[in-house]
Amino acid sequence: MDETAPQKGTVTQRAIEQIKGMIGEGRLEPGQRLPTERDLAVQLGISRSSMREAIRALTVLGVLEARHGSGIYVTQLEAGDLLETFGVVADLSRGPQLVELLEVRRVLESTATALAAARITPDQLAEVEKHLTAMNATDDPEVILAHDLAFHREIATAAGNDTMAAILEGLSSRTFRARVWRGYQEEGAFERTRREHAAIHRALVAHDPEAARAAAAAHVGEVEQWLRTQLSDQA
Amino acid sequence: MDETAPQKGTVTQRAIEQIKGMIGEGRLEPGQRLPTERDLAVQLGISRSSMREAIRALTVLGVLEARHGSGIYVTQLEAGDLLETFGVVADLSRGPQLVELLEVRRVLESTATALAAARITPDQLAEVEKHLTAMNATDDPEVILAHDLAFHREIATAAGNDTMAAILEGLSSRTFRARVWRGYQEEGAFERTRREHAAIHRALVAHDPEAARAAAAAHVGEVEQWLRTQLSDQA
DNA sequence: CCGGCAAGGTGGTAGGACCACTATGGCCTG
DNA sequence: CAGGCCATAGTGGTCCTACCACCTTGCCGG
Repeated sequence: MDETAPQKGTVTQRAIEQIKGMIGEGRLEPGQRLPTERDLAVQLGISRSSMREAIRALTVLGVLEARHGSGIYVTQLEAGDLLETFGVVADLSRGPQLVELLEVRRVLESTATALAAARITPDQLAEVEKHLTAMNATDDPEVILAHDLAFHREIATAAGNDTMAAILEGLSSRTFRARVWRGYQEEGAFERTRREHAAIHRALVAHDPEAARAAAAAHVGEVEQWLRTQLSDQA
Repeated sequence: MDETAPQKGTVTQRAIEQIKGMIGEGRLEPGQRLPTERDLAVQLGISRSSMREAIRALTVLGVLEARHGSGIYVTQLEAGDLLETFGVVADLSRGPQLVELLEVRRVLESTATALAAARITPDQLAEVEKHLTAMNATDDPEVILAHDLAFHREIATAAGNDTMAAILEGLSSRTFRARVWRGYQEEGAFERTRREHAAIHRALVAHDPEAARAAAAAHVGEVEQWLRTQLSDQA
């Protein structure tokens, strides 16, 4: 009796689980090259088509990386690799879910900013300042948005928790912010945003975690409240 | 000149983006049925194989759902659908990344517990108590783990932010907790865990958000610190 | 009127053929 | 002898066709 195939779900799903299992058990190390699609298909007793679907699935999840002409490799399995898909959530969420996402972001961003205030190095602080001044030196919404993103990304990095930074990155994905910011900034929120960023910066310079936490929470909270009113007005 | 195909990346990747775009633009509503694989392939000018890979990718991301013999449907795009993949991160993370994940969980869990303390209803509180007593009534680690999960899940639900609850669900996935808890509980941490759960419960009954926040943070922090020492000992 | 059965439609699997890209090694040139 | 070029084999990417498993629908007979 060959019981290698418990017959649960589709063969592709099984293949996904098996490869995931191999990585989980340490039989496949980060960065390691996998057998070819053809060999893998034979090993698991499925067709190449199904195996390709499994590989594609693990690729979009950030677990595997396929290099055309070279082979299939396990990613480094770092936070950035695995949490890239988090952006999809932000991009496809709508209505009340956007508020919930901003609430999560408020919690994490304020924590990250507080941590950054305690740990940030002079070099990192200089980088933050660079984006702050660049942001204040233009009126082009696109440029402002780019530096705004970089500003918060730098702070998240300084917090020292790559996983948290990766999640925040996803919660601030370009399309997500573009959708929300668009309306927000149309109401002349530029000045307020500048003040809030300045407050965050001051707290970082002073290495004052509590002030940083409060400033960041207020910053995200502003947008959150605005979005809340927008949604209730529509209803 | 037909410029529908900007020729960037693989055709499958393009198909993924296009379908995602259709949903983002509202051309595909949650729950709606898509054309058949064969028709979709024709529409986007690619082969059925490539289209299937794209569909499979969006399926594992929780965006689409394929029902054998019936058709392909857009999910409700709720937090639970889209954040299911978050568990993969927890399952494949190792070493320092586990600590970072626990740090994120500590932040979110403490916030969720605080929110729950303010909002929890008598019914929900009764449910929490059910799992608490069930947890204390046995010594079977498996049963304890199951009720432990349910205990925190109920609290996260009571917090009223489904997105946050879904993320916490992923951060507490069975395999993740099994891996960490295994060693943790072996050191006779049962009693301590019970006391911490009792403290969280007391704060919920008292509707005291600050106490709830502190209790939850301490609860997760305990495990976090234990894991930290484990990792430094190995080094 | 209702239950069951048959046919068509749909996703799931398989296998083959060919294309596009990469890497490697030997060969030719300077 | 050293260096760069190029043929070649190997790999993922794409396409096609055929068939299977499952669901849905609607017709047919009781």
